[in-house]
Amino acid sequence: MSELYIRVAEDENEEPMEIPSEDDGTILLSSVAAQFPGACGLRYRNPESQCMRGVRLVEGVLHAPENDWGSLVYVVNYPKDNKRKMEEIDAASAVKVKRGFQKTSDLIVLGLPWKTTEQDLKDYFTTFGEVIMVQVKRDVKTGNSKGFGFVRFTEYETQTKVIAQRHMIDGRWCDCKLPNSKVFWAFPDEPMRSRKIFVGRCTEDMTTDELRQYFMQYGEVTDVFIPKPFRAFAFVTFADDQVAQALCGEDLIIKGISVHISNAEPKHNNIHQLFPNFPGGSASLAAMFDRSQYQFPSSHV
DNA sequence: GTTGAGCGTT
Repeated sequence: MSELYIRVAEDENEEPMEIPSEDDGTILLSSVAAQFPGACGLRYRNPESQCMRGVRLVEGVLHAPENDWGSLVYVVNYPKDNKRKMEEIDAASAVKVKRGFQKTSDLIVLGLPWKTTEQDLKDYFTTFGEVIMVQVKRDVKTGNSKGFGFVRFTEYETQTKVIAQRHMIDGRWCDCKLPNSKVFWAFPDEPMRSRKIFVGRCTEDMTTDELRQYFMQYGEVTDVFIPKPFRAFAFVTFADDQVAQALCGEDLIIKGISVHISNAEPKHNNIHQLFPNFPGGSASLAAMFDRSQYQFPSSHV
């Protein structure tokens, strides 16, 4: 089948971007979210009624109205919670943005093939934006890659985009995340509630992509983890803790199966394991945690 | 079969 693209924009008057469809003519919500992080659906203006209409969304798959996408421009939907949250954050972050708060940080790149070099990393990540630094971590004695590395971009926008998607590097899927050493500091004045949910009663045929596509309808998904070998559960992390908390206790139907959602319990909560190199030593870190309202950042939990 | 990999010699 010939490749079909539909035109999608953040606003009716904005420059649209072309998003690829699947072989069956549907569009994956994840394809939309790859360009518009946080997207939870699409809408369009019905030419007859001039009203906005929602595009049918079933488990992360968007279906063409009347089985034909036509030449309309589709507009991205974002979760209501995100919008409200964005407005709240806007006021607070306007100051930070002016101060250059949205500075980039090193991102850890996990799952690299052993053969991948720093030049390979640079070549790959430059396709997203200007790269300031790449590293492949190696065993000091043997020089063998440890299978992970770091990258840093000039633009914060590039960083956001890179974190939001998976990366095929030299034939392996890799993830880019804020490194553990940075997560704690990334949200200095937000109390840390859990952004991560436990998904019980999963079946073996549920893939990380399918879970991501399914949960995207509730809010921006930043991580999906399925333990291997199969253990009938998974973890899904949202960008927004309110989205995660709202789902806890629910039974949801995924691929016809009822799964149960609950809070993710802490993996380890040994702060010395998490921050072994805390400036001033781990005793001062422990004291700080005792006094603090913070819980562990969800990517540690 | 309901609680998870891996995190940086500076």
